[in-house]
Amino acid sequence: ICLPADCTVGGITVTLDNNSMWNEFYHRSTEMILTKQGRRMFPYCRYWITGLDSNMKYILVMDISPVDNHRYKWNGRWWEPSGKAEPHVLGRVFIHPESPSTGHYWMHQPVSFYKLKLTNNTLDQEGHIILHSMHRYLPRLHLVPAEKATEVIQLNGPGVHTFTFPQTEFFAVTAYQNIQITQLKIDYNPFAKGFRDDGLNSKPQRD
Amino acid sequence: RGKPRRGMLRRAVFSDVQRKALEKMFQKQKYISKPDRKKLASKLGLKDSQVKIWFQNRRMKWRNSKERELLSS
DNA sequence: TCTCACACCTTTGAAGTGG
DNA sequence: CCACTTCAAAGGTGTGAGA
Repeated sequence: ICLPADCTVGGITVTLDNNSMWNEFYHRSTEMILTKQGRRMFPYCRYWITGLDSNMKYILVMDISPVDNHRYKWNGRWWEPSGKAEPHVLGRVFIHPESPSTGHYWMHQPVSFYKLKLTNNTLDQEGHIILHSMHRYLPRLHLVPAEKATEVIQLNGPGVHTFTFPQTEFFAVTAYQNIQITQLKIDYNPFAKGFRDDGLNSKPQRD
Repeated sequence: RGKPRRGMLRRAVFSDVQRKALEKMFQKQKYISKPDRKKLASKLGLKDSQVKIWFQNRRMKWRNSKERELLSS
């Protein structure tokens, strides 16, 4: 019971590299922490790309878009709608630090967005992606041909391809709601190893 | 974000400006000549032995990441 | 609900040693 | 020069208190 790891648009195929982990979180409703100074996502998005023009240069951009127009609350068992959503803060994106690079470069290795950070600080100066707590979001990947990129990158411009994966959907929170999610994070995130009380953990996996 | 912090530490931490200049030079040439090394060192306020070691370590990092690329193809 | 200081980890990378 | 090691600094975890 896994959602497909592939997404094809206009001859370009993007594969969610760590699909199984995303699915494991997704089945329990993924939560991502927001902090004032910015928090990384875990799991983070790692893609494998094929079908690019090897010689052309691309800019890889990620943003996070609202799934719907609701605010949510955790009732102890599941997430349920609870009122209307705050207006989404537009214009915050994460440009992959290796951009721009050739199609050959992007296709030669998986592309990781582990440095992307989320914040709930609407006055953030660090350029992190601004989200609202207790709202539902979906990460998006945009492939922008570098030659067509202007000073302000147009994500809906010509030649731009956008990819999404339903299993990467998450609820933004300020503190974890579902204990199962907390446990998954502790089990898989190497930075949280200090909280693994089971000395012989059966999931020594990597991000 | 980077400061030229200095103290009595066993391990120096180079500033962002220093690292960027070293990185820029590395992109141009994986091996640095002795006169170039001395020039770059004084420009960045580093001992030229530090620049030498940096290039040495940087080449190692470059090789190890380059070898991973070969596995995929 | 949210924020902040911890304690506890990892990753990073300059410097050390030997070949 | 390379290979490998050494070992603190830098920085990412969830916690649990107190707003």
